[in-house]
Amino acid sequence: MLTEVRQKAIADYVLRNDVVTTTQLSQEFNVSEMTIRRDLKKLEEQGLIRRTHGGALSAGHSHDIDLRTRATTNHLLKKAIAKKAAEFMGPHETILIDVGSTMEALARELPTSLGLTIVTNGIMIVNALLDAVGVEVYLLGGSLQHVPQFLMGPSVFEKLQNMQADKAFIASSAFSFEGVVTDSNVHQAEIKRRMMKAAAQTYLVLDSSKIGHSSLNFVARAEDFDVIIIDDGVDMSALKISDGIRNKFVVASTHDITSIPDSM
Amino acid sequence: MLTEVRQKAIADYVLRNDVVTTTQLSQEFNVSEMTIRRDLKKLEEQGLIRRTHGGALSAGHSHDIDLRTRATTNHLLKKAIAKKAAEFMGPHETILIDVGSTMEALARELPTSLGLTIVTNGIMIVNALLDAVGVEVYLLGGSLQHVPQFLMGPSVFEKLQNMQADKAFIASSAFSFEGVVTDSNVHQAEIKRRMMKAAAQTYLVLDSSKIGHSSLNFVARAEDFDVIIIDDGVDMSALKISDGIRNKFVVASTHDITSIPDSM
DNA sequence: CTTAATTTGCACGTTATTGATCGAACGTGA
DNA sequence: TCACGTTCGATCAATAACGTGCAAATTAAG
Repeated sequence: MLTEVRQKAIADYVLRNDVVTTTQLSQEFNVSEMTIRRDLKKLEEQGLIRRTHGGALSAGHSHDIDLRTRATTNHLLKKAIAKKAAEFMGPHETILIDVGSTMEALARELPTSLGLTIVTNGIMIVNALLDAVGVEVYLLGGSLQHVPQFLMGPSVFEKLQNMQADKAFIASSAFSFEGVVTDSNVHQAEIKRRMMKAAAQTYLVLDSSKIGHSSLNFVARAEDFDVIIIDDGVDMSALKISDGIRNKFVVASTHDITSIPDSM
Repeated sequence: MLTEVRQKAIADYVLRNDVVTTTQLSQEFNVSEMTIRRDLKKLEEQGLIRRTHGGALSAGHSHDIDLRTRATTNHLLKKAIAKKAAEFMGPHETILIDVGSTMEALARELPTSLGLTIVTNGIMIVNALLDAVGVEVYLLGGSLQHVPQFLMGPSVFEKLQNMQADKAFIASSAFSFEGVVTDSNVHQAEIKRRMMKAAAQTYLVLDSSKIGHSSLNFVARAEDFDVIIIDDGVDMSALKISDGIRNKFVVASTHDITSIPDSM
């Protein structure tokens, strides 16, 4: 069998079987494992397969994308932003926290020694704080919405109306170049607005990937927030906003981040 | 099995089971616990899972269930009881569900085609129902209590007062030989009582290990319930109760359940 | 048929993965 | 709070897989 033909056949074989070992290929094509390795090396250079210790995987296999996409959704980026946001919290403050993955990261970064009281309508926020001793958590009850997961209903509004919090941390899933914050969910957009009303100070928290997008439901304008916390991937020159609003931006640095797990 | 494939398989396994122990994974994949730890470390760096002392949790559903209770208490027993309890639910009913591991099992066994509305103050219950399409969930909001995890406060009482549910499923952590239900938590004991008041029919759900124990806070007497659901490990002759109350007992069979070998 | 070029297989040093050990860290219950 | 049992992680040794160099085998060209 010609070399080139065999390599093509190996590529097909890997594609069909998704996962193969070097030994397996060696037996299948009656050549030494050394030859198989050389073949796999070539095929990998062509991008046809992906090598791994012990064998090879088909290049575009679903397993590759499947689980890994979730991991790469800026998990460390959100953590950096969350850490920066947590710095703004003072002792014994009552904090309103919005719904979203960045807010979940914020919940995990909360200082436990300040005696904070956290108020939220997000299930994920509460889950993140289940083990957080030293943090008082109040969950606004209501009907469970599944995507995204949060609680809504008149009792959420009532509670927020009768509440005076120190700070509200609002997540933004869409932030236009003109500085307009919108959200894809009409109910949570309304809850965000009420949270802002109920707090003395309002913080907008977002990562730079949200800039330049818009959703259906208006939440607020950039000038309605006291502080805007964002990562250092933001291109400030692209924003068509006044200098007064620019001064509200606080940039979280992502350079010194290591993948070392939590120290608590 | 290739290293990378195994790690992906572990990620999938964790995702499906929500909670796994290192020992469990070690046996499942026939590798040492040390290797499992190394795999889990990698997977955590990728953000695919969350590690805990003793094992790992799926990253998405971060319900921090105590690993030990899940691993040591007979989970399948609770499941059998839960399945029996679920049989009592009818179409479009509004159901109050109490807090506890058996109640969590009940939440996971709920029929999704009946159009049920579930009302609870338990975090674990909501977590169990996060993916339950077809089940309407209302969470009674309030302050988060950490052990056990539930929400309490005046708004819980208010909501229950203005509510008329079809059925209430109450968990019992202590059931004396005389048929007195008590609870270790004073707040949740009060919430149990109010749940019973708010429902047309009341169901007590417990496993036989709870019999013969008492806690500080009175909840109710056996005669206050319409139905008492228990597993077949109960020794009915040990109970000093009237025949009228005995007739309320419904025994869930665990006969066809293969029990998990306890590797302690 | 001869020779050069390429490919293959093998030996051997290098690297990766695994399992065992043991002190440290963690969580639990008294 | 303390002591106890369990789990964790750094380290080492063993095994398996890898890659380079070289010689043998095969193919292509003259």
